[in-house]
Parts: sequence; structure tokens; C-alpha cells
Amino acid sequence: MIKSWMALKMDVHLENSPLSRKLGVFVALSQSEVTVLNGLHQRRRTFVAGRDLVDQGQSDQAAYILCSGWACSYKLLSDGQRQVVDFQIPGDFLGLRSVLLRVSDHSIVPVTDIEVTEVHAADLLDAFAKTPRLAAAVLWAASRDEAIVVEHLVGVGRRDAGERLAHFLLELGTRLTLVGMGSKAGYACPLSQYMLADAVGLSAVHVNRVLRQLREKGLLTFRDGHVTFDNYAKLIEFAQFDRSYLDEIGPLLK
Amino acid sequence: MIKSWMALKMDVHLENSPLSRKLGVFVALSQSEVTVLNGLHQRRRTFVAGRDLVDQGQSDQAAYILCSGWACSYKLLSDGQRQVVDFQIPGDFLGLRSVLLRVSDHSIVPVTDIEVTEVHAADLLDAFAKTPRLAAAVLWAASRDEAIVVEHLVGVGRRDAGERLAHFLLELGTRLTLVGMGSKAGYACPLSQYMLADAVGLSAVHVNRVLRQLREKGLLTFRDGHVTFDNYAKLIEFAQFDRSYLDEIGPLLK
DNA sequence: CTTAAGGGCTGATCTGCATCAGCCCGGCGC
DNA sequence: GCGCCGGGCTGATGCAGATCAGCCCTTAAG
Repeated sequence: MIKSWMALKMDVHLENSPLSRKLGVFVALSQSEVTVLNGLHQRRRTFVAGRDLVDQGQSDQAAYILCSGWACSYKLLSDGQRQVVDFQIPGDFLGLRSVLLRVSDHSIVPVTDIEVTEVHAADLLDAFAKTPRLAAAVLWAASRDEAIVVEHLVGVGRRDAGERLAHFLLELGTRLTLVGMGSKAGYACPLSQYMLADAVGLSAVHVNRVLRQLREKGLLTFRDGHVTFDNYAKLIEFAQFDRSYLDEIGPLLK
Repeated sequence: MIKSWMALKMDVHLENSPLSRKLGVFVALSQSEVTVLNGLHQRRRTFVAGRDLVDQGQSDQAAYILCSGWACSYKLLSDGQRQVVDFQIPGDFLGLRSVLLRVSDHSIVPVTDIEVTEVHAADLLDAFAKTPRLAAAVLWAASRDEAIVVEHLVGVGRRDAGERLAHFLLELGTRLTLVGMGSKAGYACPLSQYMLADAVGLSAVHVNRVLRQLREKGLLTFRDGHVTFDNYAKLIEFAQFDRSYLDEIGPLLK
């Protein structure tokens, strides 16, 4: 059986990559802009699940655009604890920050086998010079990434386990929907409960229990690599989810 | 008595603003670059402590550079809980993200009376066009802000109360030192224990207890608006503090 | 066929932190 | 003078979630 979160792997048309799809939701990209964008998708590479791509403390000038599969950026503490900062899905950048800060402050590991395209700092600057609107769009994407981390911080700091998990899974669903990999019904999700635990700052045991509660409340089901929203409206209400930070676009791009 | 965190207020020379001082730690700014940078410090404004500057959900195109005083960016949950995302000190940007995302996803309130200069998106783009190195420097500053939020997330998600507080106060100390407002001995700090609590995701009561423990362990003292590092080396060890995310500079600027 | 490893799931117990309740002190308006 | 309010500080109690210890199932390797 082909895992559906890999479906795009067989079917990436450059004209409609997840990145241009994501950006295209907000900016009507002109033909030339799409061309420049596609020009970034040159050096194609693949990585296998589980083997780190970037290591904390490593110097590396390259960033990547994720084309298919899921990745995970995390930080390791010296006592072995792990905090997942964010998961990346197709259309997201990997390690953009490592290009700016000399030392990567986090590690990145593919959750599934992934396909990426390598982007050097120079390529990006070139592209920006050609189409300023694209520069603004990428800057917007980076700001959105920061907003996601901020929302994540709020969840971990101030929401209880149930709300936190629900909010997190809703956010992923919204992001996936924007690139055509999810809907209000649910989405394919390759995360283990352990990874989920490291993301929301709980123990895996507790994640398991809370998922059961969410299921029993008829809100969502997390099973066999699939998230099902059993009652989308009630879930949004329960998690106090406000999606505006994910798809609002600023004045620079209007 | 003049509160020392306001000292700069009386003494801001444009040639040596906190922002250029911060950026200058890493990039040798040329005379013309400093001139462009100072050109940003035109529309000067002041705000009084406690009155919100930017409100969650508000549309606002202006960003600010903080010249003197402290500010605080936070998010409010509908049940009244508050999560402080970060404190801003002189040399930091306020609301840069609000310029890119149409709706501000957070609120900003001055902790003390503050002085800022207003920066419109257009000014910034102008400045970038004039000196690309400055653009890279500002981009670096934005990335650093994101790294700070990420580190904050790790603290809230995976560090216990003591480490978390110690790490947080150490980080503030390092940032203040870079703009000449702190040292390894300590710094003036206008935060109440309540604000601290909202930042590290604890209750004010517990913050109070943990501060006592840190004091009794001879690590640091938080009293009368002043943080004193009683044993800097031991504190860094205790909090597992690694400052590299605050002052490393990337290949783009070398 | 056997074994081992990873993931899901569960009950029992323990603990870090929240919550509630209250006191003390200094500054400020009346 | 008084009362009030914000901030610091403390003890008692309760609970959310960690930890420990285990069982089950599926997959893959030997």
C-alpha cells in the first residue's frame, strides 16, 4: 500500500510544486515569477527517514525546500530530553535559519523518506533581485514560520494537555490543507505518539491517554497514521483555534 | 533616583544607538551604512508604561525600533491567561512581524516608559536597496529573534522551573550586555514577578519560591528591580545556557 | 519458527506546580 | 489620618501529568 503522505512524491509537477501552491494561495504569481520560483528547484536530493540532515552546532550554508514527505526540527538537551520545534511538510523551508546564523541552533531529521531541493543563499538573493514580490513572499513565509513557533510556545506554556494536542493537530491539518494534503475531514499523519509527545512537551504515556479522551469526546481520532476530525466545529471551539496566523497575508503583498 | 534602565533615555546619540551598537558587534558598519541606519531614526515617539502599543488582531503597518526602556510582547487566551512571548530591550524591533502578516498576532505593551522610532515598511526597503549588507544584518536580527523564541519554547516545554528561570534571566543578561546595559555581575530589571511568571509559563507564586531557591543556592538574586548573578559560572552550568544563538553571526555577513 | 524491536495501550504511584488563602510593606489618593 | 492597591512572600491542599512497570500486536531479521 502506498502511504498517502507520500502520494505527492510520484506527482510533483514543477509548475505546481507545494511551495508555489502555498505562496499562490495569497499572491497571484505571474508567469515569470513562477519561472523564477521553479528555477530554485534545481539540485534535487532525497534523504531517508530517521537519519539527521542537519545537526545542532553544525555549520552549513545550504537550506532546502521540502517537496515530499515530512521532516522534524528539534533541539536536544544535554540530559537527553528532546523538544520538537516544528514539523515541516511539503512547501516548507528546512534550515533557512541555519543560513543566517553561522551555527545551526537545531537539528533536522526526516520523519519519512523525503525529497528536497537544495537552495544556496546566493540562489535566493538572485531570485529576490529578479522579482521583489517573490522576496516579499518568501519573507512572508519566514514570518509565518515564526508565528507558528510563537503559537506553539503559547500552547506549551498555557494550554492544558487536551487543548494543546487538539490545537497542534488542527494547525497541522490547516497547513496540510493549504498544500492539498488534508481537509476538514482529516489527513494522513506519519507521526508516532512519541514524536507528538516531544512536540507538545508531554510524556508519550500521557499523549496516549489524552488522545483517547479526545476520541471518547467525539472530537478527533488519531490512529494508524491517520488523523480524523470527528467533529471539526466542536474541535475548533474546544482548542480555541484561530487559523488567521496561518493564512493571513500582509499589506506588502496586496 | 533615576532608574538605571532608563539611563540611556537621556543619552541617546544617534551615532551610537543601541541598534547600531548591537549590529556593530558583528558587522563592521561603514560610515555610509551607519548613516543609512541613523536615517531610520526619524519619527521619534514615546509611549507610557502599561498602555498597549499594538493589540492582538489589530492591523498596523508600522514597526518600531526601541531606543530606551523595556517592552513586552504577549498573547492573550480567551480565558484570560497570558503568555509572554518575549521582552524587548533597546536595539530590538517591535512588531516587525505585524508588518508582514496583515493582522498582528500578538500584543505589545511598554513595561517602562519607552522611546521608539517609527519605521515604515517603505523606509526599510529603501535602506536595503542602498546597502545590501544592512539588509543582511537586519535579516540576521530577525532570525536571531526567532532563535530566541525557539529557545524559549524549549525552556517552557522541557526545562523544570529552576532551570527555566535561570536560563531566561541569563539570556536577558546576555542581550542587555550586548547593548551596554548589563554585565556578568547582573543588570537592572523592571519586571515584576507576575510578568516573569507569564513569560516562563509558571504561576507567580511558584516563581517567587523558585527565585528564593536560586538565591539560597547562591546562584542569583532577583530583588528591587535588579538581577544579580551571584555565581555566573555555576549559574550557566546549572541552566545549561549556551549563548551562541545570541551572538553568532552567519556566513552572509562575514 | 524464534527472537527482538518499535509502537500502542493501560494501571498504580509519585511529584512539581497550581490554586487558594492570607500576611506584610510602601506608595498614593482622599 | 485612613483605605486601597500593587507587589512580594508564605503555608496548606489538590491535581495534572510524569514515571514506572508491564502487556499486546505487528514487522522484520536470523
